[in-house]
Amino acid sequence: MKSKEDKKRVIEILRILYKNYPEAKTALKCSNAFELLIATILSAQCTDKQVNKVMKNLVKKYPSPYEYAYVNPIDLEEDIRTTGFFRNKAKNIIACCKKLIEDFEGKVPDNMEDLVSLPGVGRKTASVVLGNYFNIPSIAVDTHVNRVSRRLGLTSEEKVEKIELDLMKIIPKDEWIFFSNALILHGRNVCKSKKPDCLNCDLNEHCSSRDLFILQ
DNA sequence: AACTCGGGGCA
DNA sequence: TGCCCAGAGTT
Repeated sequence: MKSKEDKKRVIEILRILYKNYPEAKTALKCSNAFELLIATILSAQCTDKQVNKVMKNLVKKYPSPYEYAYVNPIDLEEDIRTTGFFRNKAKNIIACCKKLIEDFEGKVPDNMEDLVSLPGVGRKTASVVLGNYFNIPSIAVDTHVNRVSRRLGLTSEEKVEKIELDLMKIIPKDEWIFFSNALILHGRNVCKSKKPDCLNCDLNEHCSSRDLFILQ
């Protein structure tokens, strides 16, 4: 994946993604890093729609880590119930905020190592915060980015950290955030895990897995 | 590596 | 009504 042909293929893929998913250009809108961190923790296994719905109440009720740290877990569970996994998420958010207060002066850290040390925060969540708020280029590899990148032939790795490295080598740095966001949309709408819609996929000419799904 | 959490979306 | 899913923690 370093010949001129491959580079041209990546550029073409990016061009198509820009055309089809212009909304992926704009970073997530959150008024501060803390708000984005909470929203991203909540986003596990649910849609933006579900997250946005509960965030309206959360930003008013819990403007900082200090409000979460001493809330009755039952109350928080109720506030985030509709995002699913609400008991785990409530427990993690409370523990996360206590650690933010104790170890980070109540501020969201701006590096991967410290971010993933927070309860409920893995590499995917950390990458989103770094990329979308701190403007530190990063590629958030969720299940969609993972699956679609491998189908396209942009990586053959399986571990998230190795996939990140492969993608960072071949995707121009300025496009990392957009690339993650666009592949998530493409993975949900077209390149679905069970029945990918290859016939209607605008990337199929540049995809190494296309025949796999069309010939059956 | 497999298992668990869970309400919402969709056929 | 049943199946699947925009992660992370635990064993």
